[in-house]
Amino acid sequence: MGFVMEIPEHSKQPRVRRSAQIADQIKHMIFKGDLKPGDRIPTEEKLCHHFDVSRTTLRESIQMLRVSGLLEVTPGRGSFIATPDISTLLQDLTLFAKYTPSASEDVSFIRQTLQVEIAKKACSAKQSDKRSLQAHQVHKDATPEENEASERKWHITMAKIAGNNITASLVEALLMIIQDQNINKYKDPDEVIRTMGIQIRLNSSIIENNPESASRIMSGFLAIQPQKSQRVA
Amino acid sequence: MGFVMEIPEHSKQPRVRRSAQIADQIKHMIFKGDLKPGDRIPTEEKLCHHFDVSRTTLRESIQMLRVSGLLEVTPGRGSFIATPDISTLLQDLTLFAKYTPSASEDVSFIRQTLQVEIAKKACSAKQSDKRSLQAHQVHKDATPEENEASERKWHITMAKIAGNNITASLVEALLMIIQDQNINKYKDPDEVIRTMGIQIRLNSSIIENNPESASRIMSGFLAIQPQKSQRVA
DNA sequence: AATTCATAATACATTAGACATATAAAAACA
DNA sequence: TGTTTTTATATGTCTAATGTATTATGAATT
Repeated sequence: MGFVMEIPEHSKQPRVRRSAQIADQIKHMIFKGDLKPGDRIPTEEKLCHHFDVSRTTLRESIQMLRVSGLLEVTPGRGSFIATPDISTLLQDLTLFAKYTPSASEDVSFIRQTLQVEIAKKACSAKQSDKRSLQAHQVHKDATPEENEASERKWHITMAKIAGNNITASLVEALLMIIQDQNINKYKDPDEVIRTMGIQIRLNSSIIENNPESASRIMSGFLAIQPQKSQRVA
Repeated sequence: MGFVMEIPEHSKQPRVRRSAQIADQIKHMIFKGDLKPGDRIPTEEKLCHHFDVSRTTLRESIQMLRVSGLLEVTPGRGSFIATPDISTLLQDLTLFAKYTPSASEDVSFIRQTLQVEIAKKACSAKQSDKRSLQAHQVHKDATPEENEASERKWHITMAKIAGNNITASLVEALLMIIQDQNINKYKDPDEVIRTMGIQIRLNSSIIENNPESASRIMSGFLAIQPQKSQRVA
């Protein structure tokens, strides 16, 4: 019957929305490096004209990039490429895990596995970097919240001096997820004492470049953390 | 319409956009479980009315939820809560890492660390699950792309039978990032042979419930992977 | 009665143009 | 000179319409 028949495409696949196309295009430009952090992208009006869409559609693209943390938009100023921040990229995952009870076990597994290796790797850091670990000690007279924050920063610092930024961000995200559990832990004064000792011993192991000891201490420390640990070490 | 004077607004802090507020509100409902996967949310028009915003604004909210993989929208049908898919939540991170050269080392570290533990953990899986590993063998007469896909599925399957979904998704994302390198690896026929042997030995170790052996083999397998090849010509 | 096909109803996709508000720079004022 | 007002620029939101995809409906055909 038909003679026009423009697109064969019997494909049932949903037609791609223009706004998503444009967002993807810009996203790739950012990640590829064509657009660098701090760069200002053209105004919405110019972009509409460039992509030949209405402002409404273009704005939907902009919002999409914004939630991904790729764009920073200020009324009156314009839109700027943001430094891709890994914790932002992980924030939905964080939210997901926080609300998914079954995730807690998974998160602890990943956390423990990574941090044991990180403790090992941190032994190869520069001495000056290693000493920065000592700035995040827990204290007997700090609040549970403060101690939780100290321990968290301690772990993150360790990951950073181990020389792996992405790992550090991942660990940071993981620790955010289990933050609440750890605050509870510090309501027990004995736990504070115990952690203090662990920190001192582990810092020493790292400074003395003893990866064996460092990983063993970290493993023991994290193993007794929350839930059912089947590790008897 | 409103004579409603909700906020005193002396606040100098960047005024929160309504679209972002709404997106956050819905997002939390999803994660909290008020809205379950498959549920259909009201039509755009009804939501505009409910939140008292224009369709333009509301649609920006919808787009935001959409990129996070939380909503599936089809013209003519409506918007549905999607099953939060972790790989979707990780996709921006994947893109970031793909375009960040320095990330390659980090990714390999995370990957290796996790997978060695996963190999160990997979030994405790059910026998029937363990056998599913054998479905993803590399072959001599497969293309490099096919072999790369097989190996990837093998790793992911191992992570799944180890019983940790989030870990499996994380591994999946990591493998996507280094996919290209691995395809190159399989252009060398010797590598195919070598991987074949590794897979058989590792599968056996898991089936025989020998975590020591399993982790040793995995560790050795991943350690010599590509990254910066010190080619000896 | 069962199938097919045109039509209507529903709902998202996109357009257009307007007004509101935030920011920064230029001009006016003291 | 320093402060205030105005203006230009750019994002935020609104209204109202048209375009297009999906599903349900009901009449015509077999």
